[in-house]
Amino acid sequence: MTIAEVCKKYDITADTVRYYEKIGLIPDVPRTKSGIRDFDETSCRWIEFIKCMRNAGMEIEILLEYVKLFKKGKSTVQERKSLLEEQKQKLVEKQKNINATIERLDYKLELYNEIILGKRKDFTETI
Amino acid sequence: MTIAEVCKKYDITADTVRYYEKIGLIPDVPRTKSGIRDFDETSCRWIEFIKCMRNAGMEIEILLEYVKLFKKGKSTVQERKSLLEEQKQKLVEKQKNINATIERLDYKLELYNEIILGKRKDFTETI
DNA sequence: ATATACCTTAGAGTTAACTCCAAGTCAATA
DNA sequence: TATTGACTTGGAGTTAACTCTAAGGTATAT
Repeated sequence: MTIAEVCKKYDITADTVRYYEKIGLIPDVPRTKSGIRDFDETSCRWIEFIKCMRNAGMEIEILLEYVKLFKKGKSTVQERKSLLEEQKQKLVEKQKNINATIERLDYKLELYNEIILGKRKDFTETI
Repeated sequence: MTIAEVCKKYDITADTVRYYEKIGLIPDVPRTKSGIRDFDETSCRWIEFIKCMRNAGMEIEILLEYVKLFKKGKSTVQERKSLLEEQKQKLVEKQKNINATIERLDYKLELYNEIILGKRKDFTETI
């Protein structure tokens, strides 16, 4: 699979994929004799995984640590579990923030709506 | 209220508060005769609002737009509503990504757990 | 009065995560 | 065989959002 195909499949730019490989986020990407990347299933799985985690806001530094541990093999299972647990906890926090903010926006939007509909003509706006 | 008190109250650094004021995110912060900031309730409400939105990942550029509209008064209510609706939609997308990633991490953590507990001794790890 | 702790500014520096550029290689087609 | 288009690299540039620094003003306790 060429870089262009991977980029299309995972909706990511070639620059980003090359950057990820350069820093070590996508291990062992196969190459043709002439040096062109030829992504196999494992590379694709890495890209998909990285993309998912990055979409949720996980830091590259953390993902690098995970990849490093993964490459070391079974002896690092416990460490990887701890790492992922910690990251999950961070996502749960983020989830709470976002949920709260969405609720707050819903409340504000309802107020704005009432103002627009002409109810609350008296209403003094608050931030 | 001094900047130090505000920082403590909202768990934010003084540098960040000054930066927010400088770029126009916190309008009309009162000052003492000698030029020292003396935050009133309205300033505090702005800080709390900005902090909440930033925590959820809303961009400063967008918040600046909102503040600008707010200062223009009632004529901008419809525009502000649209802006907040759009931002809410972005947060809902983010929420979905995070929820999906948390679920994925839960699944991986369960697998890791089974490996650690000695079940799945045969198991070949996948990314 | 002086030391200390806190406040002020403009502007430079930092960090994460890309994103772009130039210069060159390679494969397929007219 | 020449052109076209996709690929390669190292390294520079960009962007958002702070974060820090230097140089100085202010308020209060001793």
